[in-house]
Amino acid sequence: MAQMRIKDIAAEAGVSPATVSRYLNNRPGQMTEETRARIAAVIERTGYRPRAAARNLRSSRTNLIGVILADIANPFSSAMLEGLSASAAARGCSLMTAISGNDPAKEAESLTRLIDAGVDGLVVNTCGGNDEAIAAAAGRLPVVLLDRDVADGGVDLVTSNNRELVAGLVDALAAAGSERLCLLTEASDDSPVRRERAEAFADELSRRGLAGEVVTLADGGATGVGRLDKTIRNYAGKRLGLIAVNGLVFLRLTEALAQLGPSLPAGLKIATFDDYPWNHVLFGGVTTAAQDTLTIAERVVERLSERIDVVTTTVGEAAKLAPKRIEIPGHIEHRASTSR
Amino acid sequence: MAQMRIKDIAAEAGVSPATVSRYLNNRPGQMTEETRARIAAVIERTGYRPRAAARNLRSSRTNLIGVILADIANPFSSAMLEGLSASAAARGCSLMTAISGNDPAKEAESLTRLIDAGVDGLVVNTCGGNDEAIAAAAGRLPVVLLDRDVADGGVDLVTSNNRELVAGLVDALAAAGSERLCLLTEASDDSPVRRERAEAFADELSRRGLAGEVVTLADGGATGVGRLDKTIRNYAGKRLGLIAVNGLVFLRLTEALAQLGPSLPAGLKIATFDDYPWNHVLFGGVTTAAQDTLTIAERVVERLSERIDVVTTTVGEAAKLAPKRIEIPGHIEHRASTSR
DNA sequence: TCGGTTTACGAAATCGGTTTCGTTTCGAGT
DNA sequence: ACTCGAAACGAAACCGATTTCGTAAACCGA
Repeated sequence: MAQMRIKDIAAEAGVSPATVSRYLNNRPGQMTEETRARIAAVIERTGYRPRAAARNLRSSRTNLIGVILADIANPFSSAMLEGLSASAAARGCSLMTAISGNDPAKEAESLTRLIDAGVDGLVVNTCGGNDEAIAAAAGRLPVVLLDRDVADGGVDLVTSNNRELVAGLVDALAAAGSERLCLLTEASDDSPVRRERAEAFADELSRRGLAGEVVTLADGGATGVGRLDKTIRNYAGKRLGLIAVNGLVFLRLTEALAQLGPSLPAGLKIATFDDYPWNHVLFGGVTTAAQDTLTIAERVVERLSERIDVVTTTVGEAAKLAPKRIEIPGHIEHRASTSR
Repeated sequence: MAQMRIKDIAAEAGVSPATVSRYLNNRPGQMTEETRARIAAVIERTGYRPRAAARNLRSSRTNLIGVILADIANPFSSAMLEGLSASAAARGCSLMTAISGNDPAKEAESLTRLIDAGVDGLVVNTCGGNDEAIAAAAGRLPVVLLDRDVADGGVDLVTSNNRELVAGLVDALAAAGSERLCLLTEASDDSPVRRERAEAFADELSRRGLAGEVVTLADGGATGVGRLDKTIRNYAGKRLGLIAVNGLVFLRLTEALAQLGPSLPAGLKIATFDDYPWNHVLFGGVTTAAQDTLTIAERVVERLSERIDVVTTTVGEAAKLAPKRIEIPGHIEHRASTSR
């Protein structure tokens, strides 16, 4: 028999399709242990697999989670994808992924495409520029934001405790003897995450009475390096500590420093966000604020599942979950770049 | 109106559901320009979106492509995912992704989960150990292998021209004055790709009459580094050239060399596969065999589409496409690590 | 003007599950 | 023994599109 249908199984087991359906979804209406065994045997023997499309149609549930990522080249995104994949699989869900490449238009397109595909819920690592569309989507189906928030709030968000991580890096640099601190950012990056880290950085400085500033590198490689050189020269004579606001900025910092020599100039200490694999290697190891990607992913899926369950369980507009902000603590990897 | 169905649109436009369906799929049975416009207007006004589940059920086509990746931490995989995502979107398809993490059991599970979900076709970057299952899957639906082949062949494969890339790296090292060449590999990696590169390496050596060998690093970090040190000492006095068989091995090589100092020992030249972003930075730039991931992704989706079209078009077992091996040429990025 | 072929479209079957609702059976309580 | 409620299960409606098949109108050459 080429492709079996549920009614074939039912006939073979001498029961009705309804009963087989109940078996497949182990529903409250329990069945005799005997019929259960009979159905199980037939399914086992025939290798029957229910057609997902038919199931989806009637139950309007797909067990699919849509994921929109801004930048897959970022190891944070890859790690997240791996974590999401595992957490979703553990709940019997599959992932539909889309990648915006930091293009708002693509992000918007992905949003509608995934929704049209019928995903049960959506995980969005937004690149910005679609705040209204995302908020609207969150009104129609479960949505959990990843790492980056939208303007008007009102949508669940899972993120790292950026303020504490900033404090941790400042700690590390201060302990290494840095007298002046700079946070290096990119002009093109105006994300809430960057802003949060920059604010936290400023707060930390004033709290400790340290001198320093936020330095924004221009986008083009060369210009950025120039700006950086100037900054380093500005602080000549002082023990300077540098924090790269993310892994990309850190790479550019590395490129710039490479011109000065392969090891760090005397007295210069550096630290960075994002635990890329090469952080172990460059400069003999770079002190890093690492996010707990696995836990973040787990909590994202968990929260999304909660919303999905609410949607499919409750009838009307009742029992709407209040939006929630979940912060997952990361930790600081102390390495050679901030040793005394 | 909360959720519109096709019959609502039909009623509103004064036509039958069949006609609206024809409009949605712009089918051969053309319609009057006037009815077309009327339907378009109603859809535009109501913001109607057809339910995918219903469509899937009847047409048994989901416009979904399943992707199984072995190791998303590998930038090759991320780049591939981005490319696949773009190519699929261009054809109106979405991606369902699964990540095996190099675990054959997870890979097998992903295989059945994606097939059960009803994907139209499958892209598999296998971690090995499931050759029969994959071949069986390829008998039931379109499958295209990515980068790594299965044992018994018979399945489409898209890969890079590894032999020529190996030759290119050997060229670069030879031109930089290396007298002895080593290809560094990992013990745990027994993939066809590694084997192909190792064979090509041996062939190149004998073709040019160069001395050298394939060095297999043990898995544990420390041991591997020890093995590497020994190799380097073995060749002391000779101008040594090292090729890392992939980006991971290169990182470990970097770690080992970091103990000797931040720049390359005199006379030592290195090159690697996989164009990671830090290849621009480490050692002032590492000569790299870069794969054309975008083209690979494009061709994978293209080939998969061909198979999907054949499946949905032809009736019986007729018109089966013969399995095909597609090689996409990469290129060598010449950088400082192989300068004279 | 007339047979024949296309073109435009509608009625109804269909995809394969789930879900509702109703019926029968079984067991416990009195 | 009889009632009653719960448990086990079946019949049939249903989800919302696509697709087949049929028909009326339009077109067309002779």
